[in-house]
Amino acid sequence: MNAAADNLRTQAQVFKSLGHPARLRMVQLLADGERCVCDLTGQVGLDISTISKHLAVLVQAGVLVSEKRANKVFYRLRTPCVLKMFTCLGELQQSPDSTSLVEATCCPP
Amino acid sequence: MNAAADNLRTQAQVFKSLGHPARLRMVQLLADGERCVCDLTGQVGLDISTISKHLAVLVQAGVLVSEKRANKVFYRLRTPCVLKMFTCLGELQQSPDSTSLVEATCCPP
DNA sequence: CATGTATTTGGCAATTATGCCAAACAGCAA
DNA sequence: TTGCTGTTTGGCATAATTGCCAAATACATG
Repeated sequence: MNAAADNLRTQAQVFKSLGHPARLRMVQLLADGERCVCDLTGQVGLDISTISKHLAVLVQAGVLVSEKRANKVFYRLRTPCVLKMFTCLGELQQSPDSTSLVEATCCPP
Repeated sequence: MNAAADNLRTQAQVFKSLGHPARLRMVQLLADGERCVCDLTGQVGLDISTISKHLAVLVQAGVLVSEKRANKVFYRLRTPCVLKMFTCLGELQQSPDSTSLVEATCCPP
């Protein structure tokens, strides 16, 4: 019965994880391939500890996965599907107001 | 130069607006067509004033638009593109972990 | 073992979000 | 006008988020 509410919360968690400029930025940077925390820190401009916590949020949401190699931790997209969401987002922002519910041709393959 | 940061913030705002269970629920309800605030209140189970504020967040983010008719205010999706994001979300959550960056066949047309 | 590099964790202050109530506001009808 | 329905706004208490610092941890190397 709570399954529906749980599912809703899980879905919202993904959006929420992307709903912060720094986290969104990091995901976009990771679109090009994995990066270690120190690399991301240089490009995002926040304290390393803050970056680490943001990355943990994205892992928790299922957007990223991490892998430790030597003394570095590398983060990467868990699945490239998330990039499609960015495409959708761009289309949504570009899209004119619509009065009908006809599915527009947004987010093509 | 702040254009990039502004864009990032605007994009994050959309995700953030969807990153709350109640707001996500309302958007999903509105996928079937416009609803007035009182209808949504009954289905979400929060105080009307709270619903109203959540709806304002979604309008601010560009996800919804509102229209007043008689003494009721109807909300609807600004563009159906947002529904594609839900498809993407489902695919993302179903998608297995991937090690390569090859675009998987998620979010088909 | 001691040192250096890389990352995470704990904790704190400041900010923001959430949800309720009460009050204000808008529009319709008697 | 008055009353009624529907919505928004203001305000408040509580909770969550954000970002920094300092300390702890993990790992490789000298």
